[in-house]
Amino acid sequence: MDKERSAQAEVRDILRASKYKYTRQREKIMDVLLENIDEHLSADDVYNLVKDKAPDIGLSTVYRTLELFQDCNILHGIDFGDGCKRYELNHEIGEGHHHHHLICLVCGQIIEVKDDLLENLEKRIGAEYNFDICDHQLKFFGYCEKCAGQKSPV
Amino acid sequence: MDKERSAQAEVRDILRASKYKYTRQREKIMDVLLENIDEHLSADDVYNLVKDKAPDIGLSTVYRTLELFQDCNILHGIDFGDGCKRYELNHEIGEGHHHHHLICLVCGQIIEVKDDLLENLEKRIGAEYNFDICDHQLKFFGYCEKCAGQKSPV
DNA sequence: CTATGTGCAAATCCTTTGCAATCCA
DNA sequence: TGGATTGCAAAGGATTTGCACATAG
Repeated sequence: MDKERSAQAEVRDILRASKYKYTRQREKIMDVLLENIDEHLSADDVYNLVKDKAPDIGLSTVYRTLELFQDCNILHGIDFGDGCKRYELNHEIGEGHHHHHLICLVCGQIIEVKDDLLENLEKRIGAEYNFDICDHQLKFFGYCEKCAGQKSPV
Repeated sequence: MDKERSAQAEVRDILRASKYKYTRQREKIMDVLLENIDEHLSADDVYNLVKDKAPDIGLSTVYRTLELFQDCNILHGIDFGDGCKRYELNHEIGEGHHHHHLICLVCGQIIEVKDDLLENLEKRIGAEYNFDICDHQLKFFGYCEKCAGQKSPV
């Protein structure tokens, strides 16, 4: 895939720019992230997926790499309240798009909302609080179509 | 304090309405939450604060109570990425107000933004996705006034 | 060649759970 | 009274760390 190819090159350059090495493991982990760009993978998810490509990889390498990628602004972590951190590629990488999440309080389903109408709000608030905003995260909580009847957590 | 008094009564009624008991421990925990309404306390923070009022309380009671309060919509948990869940009273309880957070990527400082201009967006998205939205959470990431120079995490 | 990165196992941290004793309604 | 709640200690799960070895540049 061309898109993945260039995303890999981009990541390699980002890492090298910060004097980090572009290792086999980091490449494979990036592969997994790109192949599952619509998912919200946990470190363990990534570990299980990447083991097919690099059976000798260690779980701690996955943790360390995800943290490194986060520091390099390649991805960011989100908490959906299920007890582990999940990751999402930043929109500059791959075919990403800025989006938000609808989280169903009953079934836990997460629906992505393609929308980025917060730019004005972001500017206004940044100016008002003298805060240099570079990203935002918006979560909506409520009840999905299916669960709209039964309003109590499982 | 009158405000705290009535907030306590409100909580007591909410609990009783769901057939939960209004115990001494739950009352003391609520005290702590009301006295620190501007903070984002973790379970451990609450535990340490409440030990002054009820030295015999157990950490698991704190965890269980915070979870119960969350189920009852008295408070909700937020993740600021520091490895533990933090809690915030809902705006219906106490003197709360709907607000968002500015999180500094360098010093980790959290600034509250009093603002609720998302109602229209909420309505629009709810309608578009047929999702019954009852709450939202918005976080802005960036650099605070002090840290604006040094753009790299500590 | 040498600093960086890795795998493994052990350690750590936060949170949950089992159970007997206790307490509220 | 009787079911809900609690405290304690132990278990659980996610993440981090120490260290000897491997590897990218």
